Amino acid sequence: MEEFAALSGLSRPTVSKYFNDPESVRATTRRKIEEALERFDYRPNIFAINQNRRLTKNVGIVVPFLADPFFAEIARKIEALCYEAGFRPFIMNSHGGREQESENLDSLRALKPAGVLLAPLGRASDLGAIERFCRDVPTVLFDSNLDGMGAAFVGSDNASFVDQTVDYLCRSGEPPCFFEMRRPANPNANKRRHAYIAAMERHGAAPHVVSIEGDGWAFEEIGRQGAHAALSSGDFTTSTVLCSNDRLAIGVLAACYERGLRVGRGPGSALRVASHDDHPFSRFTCPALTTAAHDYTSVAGYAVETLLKLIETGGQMPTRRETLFPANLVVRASA
Amino acid sequence: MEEFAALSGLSRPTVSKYFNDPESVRATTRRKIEEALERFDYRPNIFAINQNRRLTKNVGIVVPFLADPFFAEIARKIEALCYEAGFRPFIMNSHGGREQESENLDSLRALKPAGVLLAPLGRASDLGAIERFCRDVPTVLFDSNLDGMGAAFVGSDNASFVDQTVDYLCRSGEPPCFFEMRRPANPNANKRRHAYIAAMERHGAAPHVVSIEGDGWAFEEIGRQGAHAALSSGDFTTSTVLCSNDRLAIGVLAACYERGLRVGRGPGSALRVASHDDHPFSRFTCPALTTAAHDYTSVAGYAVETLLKLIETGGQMPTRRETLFPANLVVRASA
DNA sequence: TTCGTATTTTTGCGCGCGTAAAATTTTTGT
DNA sequence: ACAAAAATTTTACGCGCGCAAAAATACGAA
Repeated sequence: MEEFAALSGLSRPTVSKYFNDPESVRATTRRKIEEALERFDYRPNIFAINQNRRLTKNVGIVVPFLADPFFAEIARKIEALCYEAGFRPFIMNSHGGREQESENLDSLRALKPAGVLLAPLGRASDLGAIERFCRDVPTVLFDSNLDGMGAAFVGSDNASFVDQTVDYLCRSGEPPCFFEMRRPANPNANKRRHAYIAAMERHGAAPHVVSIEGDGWAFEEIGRQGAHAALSSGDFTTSTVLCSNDRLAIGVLAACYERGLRVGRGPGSALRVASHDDHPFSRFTCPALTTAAHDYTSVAGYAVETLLKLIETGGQMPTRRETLFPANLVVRASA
Repeated sequence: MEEFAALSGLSRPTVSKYFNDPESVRATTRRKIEEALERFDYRPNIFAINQNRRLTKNVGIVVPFLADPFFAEIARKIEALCYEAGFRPFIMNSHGGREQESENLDSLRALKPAGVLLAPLGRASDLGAIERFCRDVPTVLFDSNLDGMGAAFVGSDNASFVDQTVDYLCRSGEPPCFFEMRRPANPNANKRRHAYIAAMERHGAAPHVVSIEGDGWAFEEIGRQGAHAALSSGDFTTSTVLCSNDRLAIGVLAACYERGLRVGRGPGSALRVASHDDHPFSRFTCPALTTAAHDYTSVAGYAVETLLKLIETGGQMPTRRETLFPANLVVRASA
């Protein structure tokens, strides 16, 4: 940078100032730099920058399971927004594991990020580790909330998801039973169950929850086996099944197909199946899945917006705000 | 580090040496450091390390489209292997775009990585940019090959995929026609088409390729629309369709379902559909997809192994080697 | 024109570490 | 037990830059 500054006829700190904010130097100075820049194509050393900056331009994005297209999709959107805002996003994948999540937080700490967007594992998270992290680093939680952690939470309104699917299913046929994992990894699942029970009572219908066994993140397989078990033992007390999430529903559809059960709302169909999330593949299941869609764009947008505001105010938020976006019902052929 | 060295009764460079390789200091010295380490939990500053090291421990992993579960899966495996080898993997996503891919390479260059594992976009890649990059940074290509670029290529043997599916389909029923995009993004697609034609000729059957329109990475939707078009116009001249890849096949299955066509090999089925890749979701399609599976583990393992060897030898390879792993046929219900 | 203020540029310093060469200690051979 | 060789530790220096304070310059009003 010393050389380059000399070549552009300025001192090094002036050039440094330019790279931190091109608007912060006089127009004539900027022109000098930009001319020299074209001729010598110099680029500042990232490591030296980050070592010396009080706050880096790094932003961490932590998702629980990147192989899940839902997280791949939202991570992609968030990444793009951070990039546009002039930050350097680092996507980290917890692989569904507690140790990996804690390790990710450690690695992030070393990157001295200006802020972090964290979608925690949920039940499997090391709450103590996350709380300590949030105390040190400005953090916005998204997707799943942990009580009081982080400076803010941005996510989807689980009640809105379930209300819309239950309303639709009740209006168009038999009230649904609810299909879920007995020990859901994600806190959203519990909220959805509660919302289901409340919604059914509002409709004057008797709620019925089918809880299946299974741990880990292989939801499709868990759903498939759970559906086989439920169908064999007659646990589905109605002809309408509302799944906690789309990945379970994909498993249910596979099980129904394997048993020759026709799914859909037409005549000749044995079962209606609906779900929540609008997983990127739910358009292509057979039949296509009726589901409640996340407002991906709003969640990603507001999460990033909140983090940027948090960074500007020096990592302090007057009060922890939880922002929830409602779902959009997507009616397809399955229910 | 100065302080910490004093606390452990040593000089700073000795401690530095320890962190670069704990084996490189005397046992007594190491014990001193490790005792102090427990009491004060000091950690070296990554930025300062990387700034001064001749070669960093960073490794870049570039994939064309991370929202595709196939790439999510293989990136995950590669990431884990790099991590175990003591490197710091950085996953970068080209989002299916030429500019993003070039930008990723630029960002990587700035990280001064010891090596890079690159799965290029293929047809959309900026070949000049990639070649320049490979000259500067030790690079191993994987998944899709670019002529002569990088120090080595590790991928799957497309001929093996197609040979096995074609053999199986011919043996068990009518020889297949081949369903693909007219302008595939990925060079593997072309190899698969050629392998299909050769395999059909070996079987004494007439090859028939159905090429559909569509650009981008929304393969399921492209496959769905293409299948509708082909079914309407009678382009499928046989009752057996071999898709170039699973994501197209998922679209074909959706189209068949929408038209009430039963897919499978049993009586009463109108169409057999098979494919290649063993996409993580192909187990859960309706019917489950018969496909040829990548040897994910071998490809990921050998790619990392090759890169580590390349790094050890200072980025030079006597000769560019291309290593291909054969497929495993996975027979499910669709064909 | 001149002075005062606001903006811009420069001076001087230090960040936290890697590394080559020098100094020291330990090991080996006799 | 002593010198030479090998292994280890220390000295000394620099990496490439951000940042605070000082100096210089630009701009507007009297």
